Amino acid sequence: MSVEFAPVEFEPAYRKVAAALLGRITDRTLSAGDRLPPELELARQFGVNRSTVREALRELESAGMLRRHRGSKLMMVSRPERGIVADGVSRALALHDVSIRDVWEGLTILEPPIAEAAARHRRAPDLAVIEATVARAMQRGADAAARQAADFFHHVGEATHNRVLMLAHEPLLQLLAPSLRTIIDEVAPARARIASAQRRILDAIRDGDVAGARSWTEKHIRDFRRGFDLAGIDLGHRVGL
Amino acid sequence: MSVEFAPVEFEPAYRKVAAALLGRITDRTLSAGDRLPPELELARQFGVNRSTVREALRELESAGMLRRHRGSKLMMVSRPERGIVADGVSRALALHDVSIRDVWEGLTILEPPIAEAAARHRRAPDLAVIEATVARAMQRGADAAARQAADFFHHVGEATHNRVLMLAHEPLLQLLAPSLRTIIDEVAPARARIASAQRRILDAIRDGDVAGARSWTEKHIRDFRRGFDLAGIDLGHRVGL
DNA sequence: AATAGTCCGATTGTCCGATAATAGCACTAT
DNA sequence: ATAGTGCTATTATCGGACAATCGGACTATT
Repeated sequence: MSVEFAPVEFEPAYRKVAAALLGRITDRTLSAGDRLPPELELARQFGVNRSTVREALRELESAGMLRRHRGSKLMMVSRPERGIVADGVSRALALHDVSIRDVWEGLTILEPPIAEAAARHRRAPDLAVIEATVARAMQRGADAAARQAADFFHHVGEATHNRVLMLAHEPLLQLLAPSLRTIIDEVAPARARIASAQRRILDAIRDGDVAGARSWTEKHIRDFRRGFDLAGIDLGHRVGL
Repeated sequence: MSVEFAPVEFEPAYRKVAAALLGRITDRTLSAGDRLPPELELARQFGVNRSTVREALRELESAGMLRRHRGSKLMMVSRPERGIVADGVSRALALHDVSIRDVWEGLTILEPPIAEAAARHRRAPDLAVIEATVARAMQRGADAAARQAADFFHHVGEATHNRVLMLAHEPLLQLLAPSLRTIIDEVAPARARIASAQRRILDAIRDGDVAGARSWTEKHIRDFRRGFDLAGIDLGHRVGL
């Protein structure tokens, strides 16, 4: 007697339009660089109002799948930039009250193998970029120094030529930055230790010293842990943005 | 003589509104569960038209920061669900033509330490869930079996109680699933090998055997590599959704 | 010939007003 | 108490409007 009905699912038109557009992008009917038709034309094709189309466009735009050139009118299909995606992930993690320990643990896991992969796959231009970054170590402002430390990992990631790895550690770097800033501010020898660690890691990557890149990076990250303690940072505290 | 001017930056109102709302969410003035005022009220407060507010809302909604529960009218502030964030990351990676090798390399790096962390931090309920998943191994359909294999890693991730790790490997599991399906379809012994690997990893996690969890997982992932070869999957091929 | 000025159509950003559907709630009748 | 009823607030969607401006075409100036 008790028949069970599934709740009738209703999707607003703006979501359906967004899904349709997204489908065309993922199946490559629309590919990065293609220009989208004007809103009125889309409205005509989908048989909805222009406002509805616009709501759908905002959805895709905020996901980084659509963008417009600086001061251009028509929208272009685009692959989501790594930065945008990473921002979203960082925000999500921050809102979920991820702790500094969690982030640090993530880096402990990710960075050594990333450095190892970098030592294996780096090419000349990668080394130049990392080199330039390392040269910027010991910068004056604590802010700039923290950014530099994150940039170093960022560029080591690039040297792996593996987008999965690049994207995976990006949010962690963003979330670590504030604590890193505190460490650099509070712990006097931090700057020098970071600089010399970067130097060693860079050397290992340049020499294709896979094991060295890994183990120096391990030490480098472990050193952050000491930094947290010395700077009086509670590992259980949640990260911020 | 050649003065350089920065391009004058103009932000449309819908983006400013979205940014304002996002700011209130990230600074916790608005926190998850709070109900947003009605659109007209927001329009009044921001001094813009309701249509403009709606465009801003779509932006936040698609990022998972706003949602409405099933059949409710007012929007609720929400923390972005892991699934939504992971979907976005997967899409981005797929659109960037990430290769199967890249994803596999990511799993090689992530999963063993995750299993190790799980062995260290798992609690009773985690074990029960993994247990139930392992019991579902050797399922009939190749689709179901591939899903099960991904679920296993998913639940091992949960057992780490580290949201960073959980979120980090989720997109990789999503992207691996299709190839996994092919392997299970094409390689006869794959099912049994997966099942026994899961069994061993589960045992190690239950026993708190940190090293064992790690090394069995290493073997498990390495086995996938063999599976790709046997199934004739080109590692250089890009992953799909 | 190259550059600057002018004009025009297409397109977006934003607004206004309107309508149908419905979720939430108070109210009523049993 | 429970079921039915009706009202109000709110959303989804629409149609139309207007100013700003981008991309070109076309013209005038140097």
